Amino acid sequence: MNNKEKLRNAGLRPTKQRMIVANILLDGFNRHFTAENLQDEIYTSGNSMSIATVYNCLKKFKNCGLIKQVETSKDTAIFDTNTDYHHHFLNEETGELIDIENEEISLHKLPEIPQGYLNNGIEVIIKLKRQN
Amino acid sequence: MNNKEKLRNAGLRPTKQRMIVANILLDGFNRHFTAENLQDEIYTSGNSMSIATVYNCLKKFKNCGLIKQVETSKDTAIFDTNTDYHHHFLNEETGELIDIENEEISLHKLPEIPQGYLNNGIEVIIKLKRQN
DNA sequence: CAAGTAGTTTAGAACGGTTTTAAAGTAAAA
DNA sequence: TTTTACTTTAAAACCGTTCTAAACTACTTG
Repeated sequence: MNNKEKLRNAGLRPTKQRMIVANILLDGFNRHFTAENLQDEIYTSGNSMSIATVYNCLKKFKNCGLIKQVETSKDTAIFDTNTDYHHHFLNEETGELIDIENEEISLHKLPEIPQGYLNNGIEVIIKLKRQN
Repeated sequence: MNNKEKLRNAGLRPTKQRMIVANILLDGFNRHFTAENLQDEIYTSGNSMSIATVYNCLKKFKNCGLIKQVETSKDTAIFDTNTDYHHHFLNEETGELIDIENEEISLHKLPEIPQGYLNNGIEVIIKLKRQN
């Protein structure tokens, strides 16, 4: 399925700007990135886009599941093209994230979900500190 | 141990402002709160404090382990007076956090920590969605 | 206890990431 | 083709947080 179809399937109009973003993000390689990182890549690819559009686009992509946002308390939002269920190592000094595949971790016992709610995703973050 | 001693033990001068904060936060009841929440409580308690001092104080308290900061991608930093090892449910709609005690969850298999790094804490977040 | 000094508080300005605004532009529907 | 709904944009606004620099306070030393 090409990127235009992916956008349409997701219910998004394949505008010029969204296609530029899709061509960068949906290239089959997973990455963690900020809005600013993406805007830089857009420039590098010979295109340009206002930061408002970058944010709009990321919000839409996220809402329809084309990308994810990682739960970290960093001051900049970090997105992830890996939408499979997985977890992260977080280097707190640098902010760098490293994927932990689902098979590498297992939650043996889970708490009871509070009344009236559903489990809407579990995220495990293992914070890393440099040795010594 | 009284709050003055707690501050001294933590290596912090027990200033008037830090005592006001300690008296609110270290009352034996756990809570999740933002800087603004705390400033409101300070006013409610009949005191006042500049927002810069609230932030300075939270940073110091956090660095010496009197409180923790929760890993969430919300736009406002959320702090926790529960410094025991534990996890959280996160209601993504409201931002509300609910503690998950360590005994209620068990990580059975853990990934190998990358070369040169140490495990510096694991945080599990179970995102909640309202049923229906 | 007095004087010195190192650390703390403060108001207000600055900062940085993100969202809003409102007008111009574009994709899809009729 | 005209209309309609959606999208993009630059610029401003926003909002949580940090910085600045001056006033203040806790502690140390004599």
